[in-house]
Amino acid sequence: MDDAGDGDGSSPADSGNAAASPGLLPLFIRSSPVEDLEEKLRRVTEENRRLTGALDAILAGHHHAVGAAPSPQSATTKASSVSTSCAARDDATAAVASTHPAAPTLAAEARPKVRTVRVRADACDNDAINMAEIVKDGYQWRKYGQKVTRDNPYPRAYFRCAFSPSCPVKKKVQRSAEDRSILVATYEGEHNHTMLTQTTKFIDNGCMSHHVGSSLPCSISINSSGRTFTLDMTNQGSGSSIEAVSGQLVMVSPESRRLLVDEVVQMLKNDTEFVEALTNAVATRVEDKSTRPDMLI
DNA sequence: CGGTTTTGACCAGCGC
DNA sequence: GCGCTGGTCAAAACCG
Repeated sequence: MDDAGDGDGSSPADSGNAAASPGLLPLFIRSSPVEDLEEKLRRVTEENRRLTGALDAILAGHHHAVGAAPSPQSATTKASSVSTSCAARDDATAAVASTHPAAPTLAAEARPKVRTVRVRADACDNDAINMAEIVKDGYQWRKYGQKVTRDNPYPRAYFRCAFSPSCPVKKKVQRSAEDRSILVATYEGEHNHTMLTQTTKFIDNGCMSHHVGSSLPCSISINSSGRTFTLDMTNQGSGSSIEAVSGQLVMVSPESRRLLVDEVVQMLKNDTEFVEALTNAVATRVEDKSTRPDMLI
């Protein structure tokens, strides 16, 4: 609660851009001791500068990272294509903060079974189960531990894949120390089973992924030929957020949101497999309704 | 009542 | 060898 204020007045759109924009700092100066604030500002500024450099390096090799996606769930989370390269460290925060200060080339190629995903989430949502739900990836997870780590005041939650006892995949979820509205999820290992779960239907045709899950009813992510779009139209907060990763992070005036929506719609229209899947789904619904007139579409 | 989550305890790895 | 830290275990609590 020491950083009260980040999250109350700021929009969801601008709260998560600290990693991309040096000028956007999640600090709101109030009547605290000036030295503390200056020190905090200095730290965050330095952190932002590092992250900006790291982001440039990552984006320079972005296509390599996309081509070498280590596990099937590459799309649910926002900005996943930005952060999947952070593979060298088991500490999620360290993975973000130390995004290859010495190695601009992607360490993910060396350890492809570990990847990190950053997800923007409601900063007020603190409990670990919701954290796991927010970092929705098509699998079900069972929490087996929680720990407060040294360099992050927020607890880290440990999850195992609950789909199969033999599945070796583990997942760690922790809020970013720099921006509490960012959840950092670290995946280790690869699933040895299919992705379908009870709560999520996941269509993955290799370049596009669409989630129609109960907990994330209007979430769609598209990763097509190196571009990533995320529509997150869950009803958290006051409005929808749309994020695009296309060589750089772009955010997010209402006009640009509209443009992005148009672009995403166009992409969906042009994707024959999506159209086919949608058509089949509608046909199935219509068929069901014809046999069960009481059923809502 | 069975499955899941919580949380303190324990263990292993690493740096000094 | 010792202390610190991250990761895991397992008993208790919780929940549907």
